[in-house]
Formats: sequence, C-alpha cells, structure tokens
Amino acid sequence: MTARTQPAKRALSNRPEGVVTLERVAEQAGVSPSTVSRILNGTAAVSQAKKDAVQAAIQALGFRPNPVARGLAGGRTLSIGVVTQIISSPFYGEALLGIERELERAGYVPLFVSGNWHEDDERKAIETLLSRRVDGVIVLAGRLSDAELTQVADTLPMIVVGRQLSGPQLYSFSFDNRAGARAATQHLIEQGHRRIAFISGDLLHDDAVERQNGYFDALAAAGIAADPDLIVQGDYTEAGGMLAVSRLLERDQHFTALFASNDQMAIGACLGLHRRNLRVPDDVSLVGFDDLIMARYAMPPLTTVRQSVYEIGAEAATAMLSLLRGNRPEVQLPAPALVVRESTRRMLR
Amino acid sequence: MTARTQPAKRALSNRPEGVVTLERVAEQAGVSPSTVSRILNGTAAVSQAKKDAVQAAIQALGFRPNPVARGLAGGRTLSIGVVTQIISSPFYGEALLGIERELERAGYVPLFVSGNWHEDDERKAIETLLSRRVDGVIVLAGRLSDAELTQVADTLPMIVVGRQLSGPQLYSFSFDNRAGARAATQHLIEQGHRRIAFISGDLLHDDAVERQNGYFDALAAAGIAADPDLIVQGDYTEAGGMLAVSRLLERDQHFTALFASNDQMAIGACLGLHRRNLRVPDDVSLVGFDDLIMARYAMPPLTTVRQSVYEIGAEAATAMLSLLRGNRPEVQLPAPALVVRESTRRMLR
DNA sequence: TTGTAGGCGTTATCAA
DNA sequence: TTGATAACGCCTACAA
Repeated sequence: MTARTQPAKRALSNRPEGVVTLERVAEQAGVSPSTVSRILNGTAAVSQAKKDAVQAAIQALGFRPNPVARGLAGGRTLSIGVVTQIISSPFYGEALLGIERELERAGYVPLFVSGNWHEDDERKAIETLLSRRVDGVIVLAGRLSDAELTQVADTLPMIVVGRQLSGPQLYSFSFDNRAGARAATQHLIEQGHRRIAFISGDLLHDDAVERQNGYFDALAAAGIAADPDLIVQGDYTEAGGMLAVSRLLERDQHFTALFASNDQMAIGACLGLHRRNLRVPDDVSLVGFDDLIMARYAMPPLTTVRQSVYEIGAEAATAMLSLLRGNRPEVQLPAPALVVRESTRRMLR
Repeated sequence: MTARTQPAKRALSNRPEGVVTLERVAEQAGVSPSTVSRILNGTAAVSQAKKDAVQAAIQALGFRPNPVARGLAGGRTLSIGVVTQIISSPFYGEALLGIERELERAGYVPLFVSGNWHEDDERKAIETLLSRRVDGVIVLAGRLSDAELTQVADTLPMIVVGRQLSGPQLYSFSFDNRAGARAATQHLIEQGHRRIAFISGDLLHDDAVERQNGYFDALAAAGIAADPDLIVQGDYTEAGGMLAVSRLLERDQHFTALFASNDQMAIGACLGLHRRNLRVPDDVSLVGFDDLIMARYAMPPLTTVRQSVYEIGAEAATAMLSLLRGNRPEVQLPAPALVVRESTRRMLR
C-alpha cells in the first residue's frame, strides 16, 4: 500500500471530523464505493459476502447517507414538495400530517410551501420547490390553471388533490364533495325543512362548486325550488361564515335551516345567528362539512359531512410514492358520510 | 478558442437540457465561475464591470443557483429545520406560518418535522434534520432533555421556544406564561369567584408548570388557599379538557369558575360542562389560554389570554436569521393580555 | 481583483 | 459481479 499524504488533503477539506461517508464505509468493508452504493440502492446484484461486510461497516460506523449529495449526484433528493394553501388552517394541517406520516415510512421528507390562495404565491411556491429539486409535487387544491399544473407535471411527478387532471406523471383525485353536500341537504329536508339557506365557498374552486351542486341536487330531488335569496358566498373561514349570515339575514328571507359548505363557516355562522338571537338548532338547524375536530366540540356539536382529511393527505402521499416507483396510483377514498350531532333537529310546527 | 468535443461530454451527463448553471453564466459573462460565485455570495470584492456583466448574464439566462449543489459545496442549504410537535394542531399551525413567512423573506425554507410529543420521535426528527444538512434548527417546546438539545446546538445554530437555555449558538425565549395565567385567574377572582378549578397541562413541560404557578400566584395574592381537589391535569387537547371536567365533577367539589390552561381544553371543558347541564357562564365562568381563532368563535366566545402564536413563530425565525448572521438575537415578546369575552361573568349570589 | 483546481458525498457509466 | 472514473453544480484555498 502506498503511503498517502493524508494531512495535505485534510487541510483543504472543510469536512467536519465526525462525518461518516460512504467512502469510509467502503474502506472499512474492503470494497469500492460503487459497491456500497449498489447495496444501498439495490441498483445491481452484489455478492452476499460483500453485502454482509458492508452492512457490518454501516452499523459499526453509524453511517447515514447524505441526501444532499445524493440529490446532486443522482438527481433524487428524497423530498416531496407540497403546495398547501395555508399551513395554519385546521383543514390543511390534518392533511399535512397524513402526508408527513406516510412519506416518512418511505424515507421521504415533505417540503411544505404555502400558496395562500393566491396564484402568484402558488407559482412562486412551485418554483421554490423546483429549485430545491424535489422528486415530486403534491398540490392541494389551489388557483393555478390546469394548463400550468400540467406543464409542471411534464417535468416532475405530480399528485393533485381536488381537481380533475391527468397525464403520464400526473394523477389527481377528489373527495366526492357533491354526494356529501347532497347528503347534508337531504338530511335537512328529511327533518322537514324546506327553506334551507346555503353558504357556498369560493366558486372559483371545483370543490366549492361541487358542494353547491350537491345542495341543488338534493333540493331538486325533493321538488324544492332553489331560491337565490337563500344563497350567499363565503370564503371557508369563520369570519366569512359570520359575515354570510349577516348578509343572509339582511335579506329578510325566512329560513329554518342553514347548510354551510365547510365547518369553519358553520362555526362562524353559529356565532352570527347567536348574535341575532337565533338559536341552533331551535330556530335554525345547521350543517357543516369536513368534520374537523372543531365540529365535535362546537356548541352545540355540529352535524356535518365526514371526510377524513388526514386520510386524504395520506392517500396523496401513497399515490406519489407509487408514481415514483413507476406505477399508476389508484386512490379509493371512503364515501362521504353524514355525521348527525346536535345542531340539527326536526322542524317543529 | 479551441474546439471542444461537446457531444462526448454531453453523452455522459444526465443533466437536463434547460438547466442554467453558474458555469454557463460565467461563460456568457466572460468571467470565471469563481467570480460569479463571489458576486452571488458577496464573498470578495469584484470590479463593477464584471459585476454588471454577470448580472446581465444572470438575467438573460434566468439563472437560479441550485441549493442542493450549494449545500454540498458550501455546507449551506438555506433551509432551517423546525421541530414541531403536531403539525396539525391549531396552535403550532399558527407558529409555523409565522416561521415560514419570516424565513421566506431571507430566502430560507423551513423543513417541518413532527416530534409528536414523543422523545424518540423528536430525536429522530432532529436526526433527519441533521442528515438533511439544515443550516439551523428551531425547536418548539418538546420533550428532549436540555442536555441533548444543548449538544445539538454545539453543531448547529439553534433557537428554542418555551425553554430556558443558552449557549454560543443557542438562544431561547418564552412567552410569559406565568403572568398570563396570573392575569386569567385574577380576572376570575375580581369577578367574585373563590372556588376556581384549574386544568393544567402536562407538567413535564415548563409552560404548563408556569401556567399553574401563575394560577397559584393569583390565588395566593388574594388570600385564597389552593385546593388540590380543584386541580386536574389535562393534555392540551379538547378531549383532555372534556375528560378533566368529568374527573373534576366526580370529585363532587363545588366550583363556580374554571381556568383551563389552553383554549383547546377550555373548549372541551365547555362541552363537558354542557353535558352535565352546567352553563357557561351562568353556572361556571370559563377562561382559556392562547387566544386561538377557536376562542373567538366558541359558544359563548371565550375569555382567554392572548398570545400571538404567529408572532412567536415569526420571532423565532428572525432570531434564527440573526444567529446565522453571527449576531446575538434579542427577542421581546408582547406581554400577555387578557381578552375578556363572554365566557366569564361576575358571580351572582 | 481574478482564475485555477480540487473537493463536497453520491450515483452512473463503462470496462473488466 | 466489481471497480475506476467522471460527473452533479457550486464553493474556496491558493496562486497569480
């Protein structure tokens, strides 16, 4: 073995003492770095003897591959970009948790960036993700055009939740918002309500439109004419729900039930009604949508449409993982289920 | 200029066509790569002429430095690890938003990992972060021992929220939980309440202990003996708050007011009281802590202690940034403020 | 002030 | 099945 001028080489390096590299593992195991890499990635067949030696060396040295270097060399960073809207929202929070947990099992890490319900922010978010060389992107709803999204998907595997898109590396799935909203409205109708007000979401978004359609469906099925005066648009926030109720009440139209197209607006609406001395459910029956934790602890506990947001996140992650493996994902979300609590009651009269 | 065998080189490369590298910028600007790097990082003085040329080239080519490569070469990844407990919690969600927004302004990206209130998870989370070569770590509360945290801080700049730690690269700050809890309790006392129950958090955590201390402080100051029968431990969740109320009620101790040491437990407690036919505030005055959005929309709207969680996150990020610049951070959080809403009232008798 | 050259820790290609 | 060797895109010590 020829003596090497270790120190000279060291002087130039800014690598911390303790870092265990793949190279050191190779040395210790008496094989070449490539072999170690192959074992790590299962890229090629390796003799059992060397496998064992390398595994032992990895254990002994406590080696952990450096994802940054991997990213540079192999083009894989083991990270998945996630475009969420507002990270602090109770809705998205649940989804992110599902994503994180599921990705973790495969050694991936999510990179969360917020779109803030704003096209420009979303575009910037995706750009950030691209520059970080994520291996794929999960998009939760959002405002970006289908065209733009599809274009990004040409570069990178992509999962979109809440839209209808598809492509070679692009898969999307949605919760059945329409059926859920139909069930909610139907429940109210079955309770004897005929004047059922509705707070929609921002109709720029598919899910909001679908929920509204579900509302119309149920009314139509029961032979009730939809009354535009009973419909207001909200923005999926508590404040928006409260505001919507005010606007509704100002119209001076009588209603005995109210369907808010998400829980947050329902909670806001509840307070709005309270302020006008209208009691839930005595004066107005109230239904929400999502079944967030807040629904269970609302006062009164809120009747709502259950959608497992956590699961949606987890499924999105699973789908991404299978896209990455070159498979075609196939997501089957549970059907919407109405959860009847105490904010609705049979109409008395 | 000597002709180079471009194609041969290309064949080996797996770099996508469109990627603009620093090298290309250098070429275009007629300078060496190092010069471009220097301009980008302000590492050394460069003549104005070259600066201009390089800037122009960057513009023309739309060059964006590759953070992955930067990370490998320079050891900086422009990413900050954030150890949160549960990403889906309304409390942490707000903080994360503050962190994200603040870091973004400096070109940094947060890497969120969940500790799940579990020591092992937290340790693993930090390890993930380290292996991803983050430039610094922000820890929100958590279960890891001070010693372990301090040790990590030897390697990496660290900001800890909700603990008392310090070191060369370590800065921590906390909200004044004690003063906040004192104010909350005092408010109840001023309303004429003497039998004030208390739901604590997990006393493994400083903030929970401090809030309990604040409760004791106020009682002592008013000459009221603390009654252990009026104190139960919760876990900062809605379910925990509800459970705590049950346990309290089973003890058959009379109380006219209840201070839950966070909003989520207060909301849970509210439902628990309701289940036993106790009305808030008619039968029991209720105070929470945090002033999350849910407090504002609770039924009745919840009196609570305001702490700007968003701001705490933003401050943590700012502090990290200044640590990174080699400065000593100095965080000044707003003092706790009681927000009186409708869940408390003067005791009638 | 500027350029050259080597290195960061992996992966991928090619030859053996 | 294995090992050299050349990237990946950028930074930095050193020399000029």
